[in-house]
Formats: sequence, C-alpha cells, structure tokens
Amino acid sequence: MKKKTGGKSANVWTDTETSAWTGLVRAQQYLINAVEDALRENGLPPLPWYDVLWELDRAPGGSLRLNEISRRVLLDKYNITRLSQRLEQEGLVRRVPCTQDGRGIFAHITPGGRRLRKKMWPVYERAVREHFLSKFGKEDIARIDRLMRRIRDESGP
Amino acid sequence: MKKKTGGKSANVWTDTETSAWTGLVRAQQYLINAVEDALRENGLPPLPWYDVLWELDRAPGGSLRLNEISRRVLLDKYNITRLSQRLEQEGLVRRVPCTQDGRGIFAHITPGGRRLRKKMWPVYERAVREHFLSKFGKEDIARIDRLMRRIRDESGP
DNA sequence: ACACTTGAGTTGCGAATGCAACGATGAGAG
DNA sequence: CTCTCATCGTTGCATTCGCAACTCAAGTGT
Repeated sequence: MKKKTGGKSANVWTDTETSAWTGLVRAQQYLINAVEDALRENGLPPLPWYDVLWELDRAPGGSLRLNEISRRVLLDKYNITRLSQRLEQEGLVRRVPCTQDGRGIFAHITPGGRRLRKKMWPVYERAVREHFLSKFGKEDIARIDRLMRRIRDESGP
Repeated sequence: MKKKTGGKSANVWTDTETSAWTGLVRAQQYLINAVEDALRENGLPPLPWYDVLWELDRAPGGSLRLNEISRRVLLDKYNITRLSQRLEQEGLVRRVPCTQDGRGIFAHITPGGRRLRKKMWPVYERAVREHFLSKFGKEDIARIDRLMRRIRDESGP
C-alpha cells in the first residue's frame, strides 16, 4: 500500500493507469478481432483492404500517393507497397506513376474497388455497431472521440 | 437511397461516431507502434513476449495454462502454442504437461523469464507514459478505464 | 463398454509482416 | 554543375500469422 509514487514519473503505475492502458489495448484488439471475424465469415477480404479502399474512395479523384496512404492508415511503406500490389492484382486499384514526382506512385481506386468497399461496408458497420457503438450513448461517444484525439495530437517533431 | 433499415440504426454514421471509431483504432495502432519501436530500438523482444511474460509473472506460481494465456492476451491458441515454444527455446519459460488434465500444458516462467520482463519494463513503461499516460490527468485516465471496460463487458450470451 | 461430442493443443502450408539493404529521384549547398 | 543528403518506393530473407485439418484426452449419453 505504500504510495511512494509521490515523485510523478516513478517506474510504478497506479492500478487505474494499468487498467486503463491494458483496457485500451485489449478493447481495441477485441474490436479488431470482431470485425475481422465478421468479414471473414462473410467471405470478404481483411480489414486493411477496407481501410485503404475507404481512404481512396473518399479522397478527391479517388487516388492517393502510397506515401499518404501509409500515413493515414498507419501501416509501414513496404506494407503499403505490397498491399497495393495485391489490390491491383485483384483489379481494385490501379497503380500509376506520378508525373510531377518521378519517384511517386498513385494508387487509384477502380469502379470495382468502390463496389467492393460498398459491399464490405454493411458487414463492417454491423460489427462495429454491435461491439462498440451500441454500448455507448451520444455523450460517451463524443467523450471517446475527444480523448482518443488527444493521443495522436502534437506527436510533434 | 431508401432508408428501409427500420429506424435509427441506419447504415449511416454520424461524424462523431466515425471519428470516435477511427480515432480509437488509430490511437491504439499508434501506441502499439510506439511501444514496439521503443523495444526494438533497445534490442528487446516484441510486445507479445512482454504480454505473456507479464501474465505469467503476476500469476500465482508463475504459471498458466496455454488456454488461459490465450484468453488473457487475446491471441489465438495456435499463436500461443508457437509463442510458448519460442519462449521455451530461449529459456524464458518451461512448458510442463498438466497432470490433472491430460491435454493441458502449463507455461511456467523461469528466473530468466522474470529477469527479461523486468529488463523490458522500463522501456515499455517509458513509451506508454510518454505517448499515453502523460497526455491525461487522473480523471481522464479513470474515464478511459471505465469506458474501455464497457467494451469487453457482457460479451457472452 | 460403446460411440459421439466437446475441448486443448499441435502442425503444414500458404500468406502477410518486419527488417534491413537497395536503386532511383528530387532538393540544397558550394 | 556536381556532390551530398533526404525522400519514395521496392525487394530478399527470415519471422510470424491465419486457417484448416489433425491428435489425443474429457465429458456425455446409451
């Protein structure tokens, strides 16, 4: 029971800190698992595919630099390279070199890509609603939004 | 088009819902990445190793059924099987068959395992504090704890 | 005793991931 | 102009993951 913790950045966590941290990590793991399960059960591609297709679908012109995709979905570049190649192989995306920047590659979503995303959406949305949204009221959702936003803010230099 | 969907739970999300969902997922991805980076930069093993060692270290007797580990760290059984084999190969864990249940296997943490966990802790804790805990006050941490707890509650029918 | 179902853990194999090294282009300094 | 340096994307290789099929032990019913 000793509260030695008076010095703020001691090596030791309060129970609440521990619980909040593991809770956050496990909750998200649980949610991802649930969504992936739902997609798989419906014979649909895995989540990262959806993420990328969504980013492209809502991007102006339906295309983004691989670079930018990487930044948005938080996957490493090499990951995006290969994912985009797989997507292209399935005809969901076209990879077109950037004329202004010789080393850039645009991923451009195809009609088939938009179609697939639309087809995945109901499954995705149902899973998220069932396991996440349905458990909270409007205010709590807003609270979560505000709290989570703080984590990635001012990630800085 | 038509909102045949019965009522409020239409297929469409409010901005806050979208933002809260992606915020949660991205925040956690961001945090995991940060921790993994920190571990790697210090030449330490990846996060799942820590998770398992931590669960074992704090478990009474320093051992758990593979089953139970799987449940706690939210990794699939086959994953735990192989992870525990790798840990055993590194001398961090001993896998000992359960006498009462012929098909059970206990993972039992070794002194070396406890030592490694202790060595990983400062790096782990620093990363989490820097990227997560330091951004919130006591009340917010408690709030996050309460909110995240709700997600995994009453999952079972 | 018998088959039947469930549960724990393992394994083969193909796919995805992580890491580091690499080639190529653009940007800046002198 | 040329040299260096940072950025973008790719690739080889090893590790890990995902899935389905499998073994063996427990539990259940007859």
